[in-house]
Amino acid sequence: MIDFKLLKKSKKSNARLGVLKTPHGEVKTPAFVPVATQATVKTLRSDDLKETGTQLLIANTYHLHLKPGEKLVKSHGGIHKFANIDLPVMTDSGGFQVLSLGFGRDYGIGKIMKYDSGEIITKGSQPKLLKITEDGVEFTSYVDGKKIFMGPKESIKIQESIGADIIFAFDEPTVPTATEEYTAESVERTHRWADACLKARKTNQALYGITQGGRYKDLRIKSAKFIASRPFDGFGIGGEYGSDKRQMVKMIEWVTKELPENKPRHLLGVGYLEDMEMIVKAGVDTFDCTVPTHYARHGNAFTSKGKVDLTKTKYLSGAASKQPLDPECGCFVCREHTKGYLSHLIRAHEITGLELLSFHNVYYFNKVIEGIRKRIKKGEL
RNA sequence: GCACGGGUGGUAGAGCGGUCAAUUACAACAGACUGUAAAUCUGUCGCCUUCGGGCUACGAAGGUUCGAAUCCUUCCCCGUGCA
Repeated sequence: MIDFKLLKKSKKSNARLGVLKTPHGEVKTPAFVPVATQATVKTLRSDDLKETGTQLLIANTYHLHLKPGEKLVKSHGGIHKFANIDLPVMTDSGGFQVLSLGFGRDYGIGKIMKYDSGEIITKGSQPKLLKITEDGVEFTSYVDGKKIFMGPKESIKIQESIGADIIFAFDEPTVPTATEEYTAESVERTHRWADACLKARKTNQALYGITQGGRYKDLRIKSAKFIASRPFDGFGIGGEYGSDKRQMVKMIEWVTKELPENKPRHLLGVGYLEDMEMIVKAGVDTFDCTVPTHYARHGNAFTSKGKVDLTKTKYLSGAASKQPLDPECGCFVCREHTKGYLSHLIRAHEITGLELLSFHNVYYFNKVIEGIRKRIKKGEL
């Protein structure tokens, strides 16, 4: 079980300061949540995580179900023991894979539309590799092509075996090209799945319900009201946000306004550095994002002077190359290594480079959110 | 000296009469990435271009042919073997 204490509500915005107590420790909110899909934050060791200031992780039900299978995780005593992680952990339900392996994969789109391809997902459409039905989703495994069925009951059962502190209801996040009709039908199904998840759960793990509704205001509010009316321990905000980021913040606010104040809200899969302040001001307590680790493995570092692409030759030599990646950063990478060395490692495809950049980026994201917490405390935000 | 084998774009290395400015890989350059099928993906990669095309190119010089990176001759290099 979890316990959420609201310490302060901003007078300037919807920002909140809180503490989320879990069986594996406390989380000061707002908090950034690094993504540990396969029971690891890619390239980082479990003892690195605390050093980066990480307070909470999110792993993935679908991927752990495929590899190594929840039975194995359970036989090791659950995800904390299996991965030797002494931090609170969430598991995403596998709902995101309905998007990422479904229409997202078919049309190369995510939750924010970059350009209008002209493709529209209409009522009754199905993705190529999976089939969405009333009871759940039939996935085609990318490992061996086998059919894998996952619905609310299956997802909850798997998440109970994995044993995270916080689990999520199984949902269908819609894509920005979905019509209002498609989205409306999908939202209703996600609501039925939410109830099925509540009914299926047997453990005292915290269960978060997920609100959907896409970019349609009526649907967002309807979904938030529905999910808020159910006895969830917290709430996830998921799905797509159209094509405009300023609009995204409004959409999040439509939802947070409907959610009970005394329970935590988690924004699923949103958290570019430049998004953080906005989403916190919209009333979000925790949010996860793959960007710091993902970009790190592609050679990009986030610093107080902006994003640095270490694959560029200009960082390899010259006076600046002898400087730390970010002189204002206190992480061990910035204390002990130069930008030139990091650039060399990245350009030489040395795995150590990916590890060092991942460490720095996660540390940096955690520092930024820590700064945001301080500003809420001081009443500045 | 003789006998083989070979010299192709930044590199390695395909191609062995037309569909070749030349497969592919690497390097280089540019871009993408938001609940991770992601140490990934996309594009550019001889020069010029009004993006139709034009020009110069496969060691060098000649030649055969309607047409040559591809065939022939000579020369220059490199490798291996034998003197």
